[in-house]
Amino acid sequence: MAKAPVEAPAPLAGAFDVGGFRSELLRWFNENARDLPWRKTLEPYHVWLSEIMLQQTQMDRAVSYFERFLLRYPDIVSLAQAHEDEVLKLWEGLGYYTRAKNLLRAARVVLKEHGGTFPANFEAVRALPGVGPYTAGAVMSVAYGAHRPAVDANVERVFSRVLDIDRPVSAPEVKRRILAAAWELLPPGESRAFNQGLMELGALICAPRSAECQRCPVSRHCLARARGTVNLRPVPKPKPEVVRVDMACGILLTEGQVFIQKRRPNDVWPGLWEFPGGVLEPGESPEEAMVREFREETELSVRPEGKIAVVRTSYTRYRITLHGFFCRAEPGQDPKRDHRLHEAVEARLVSPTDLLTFAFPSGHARLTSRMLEDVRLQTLLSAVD
DNA sequence: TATCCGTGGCG
DNA sequence: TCGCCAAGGAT
Repeated sequence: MAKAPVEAPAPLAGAFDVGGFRSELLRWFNENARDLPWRKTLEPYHVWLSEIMLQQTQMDRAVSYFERFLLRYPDIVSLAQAHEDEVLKLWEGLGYYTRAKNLLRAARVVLKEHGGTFPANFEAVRALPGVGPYTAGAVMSVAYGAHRPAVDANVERVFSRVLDIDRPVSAPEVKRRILAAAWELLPPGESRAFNQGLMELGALICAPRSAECQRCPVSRHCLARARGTVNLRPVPKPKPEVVRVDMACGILLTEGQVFIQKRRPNDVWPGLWEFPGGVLEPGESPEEAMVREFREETELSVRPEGKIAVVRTSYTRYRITLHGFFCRAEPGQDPKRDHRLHEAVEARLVSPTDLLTFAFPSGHARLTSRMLEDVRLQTLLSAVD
């Protein structure tokens, strides 16, 4: 006997007022949509760029990057012709740099395979590097009005409350249920406003810590609101333990120039530039670690010439204290010719002011500005090795 | 499927 | 100072 087909659980209860939810959300969004730069047009390139920049990034931070980016690359063809270093420089400080690399790759795909016109069907958009299910749905619905849901963390939070889901939204089954609810609620012909409305609601009203239910246009549909569990939703996912790390790096000065190296493509901070350095070993001083790391990464022997600054930075679960030093090559070496790279794909000697044209991870960028302000810099630069 | 990728703001 | 993030995708 054949197995009985597994019935997909109806995401919404039978009594759920789908029509009311749709019209109340659409009305609210129509009256409360923020005036954002990427909402000025429905140009697919603008919508796509904004969605990539907004991945894991707060809206306020993305706005200035978006405007600068469009000034430099007004259309996809100009972006496709760009150099990766320049794209990364425009992305500097925004984080998740693979996004920028994939953006450039995708622009080149659009140029070669779609004649420079952004594709207008879901599968082609989804196939672009850096475009996942959320971004494909968002671009298709916002740029073209396609009947596709766009479920991001905002929408997951909204539904975790509307449906009063008592498990972390990271669970695949919960994600499936929320996606199904998003499909069921999606109003034919109005996906553009509806998807943006859900996200806007999550950003402005149904916020992570401070849900303002008294201002919420759909609170009468919200199960968590009825049960008094709003502040318990979404159920948080257990977080990995924070790891504290001390690092040290050396800014090597030679003949008025500074040594930098470019990080490998598949590592942390892919394609960004940095000063050689690394993690302190147990019992090691920052100076000792800097000298050791410099030798391991470049085969150059250096000696410290004074501390520049200590900057704090972090990524994912790491909290980093970065010690920055001036340093100088030991006699008998020419940094330009004698380096052998082990942790980088390229090295350069550049003048201190030219450092500002290279993209650095945040910690190294702040160290750079501290160095440029340092009164000892000119003396050290002009000194003979 | 769990983990990895950044960052600056906020209470 | 510190914990907790905030509009995902790739592997």
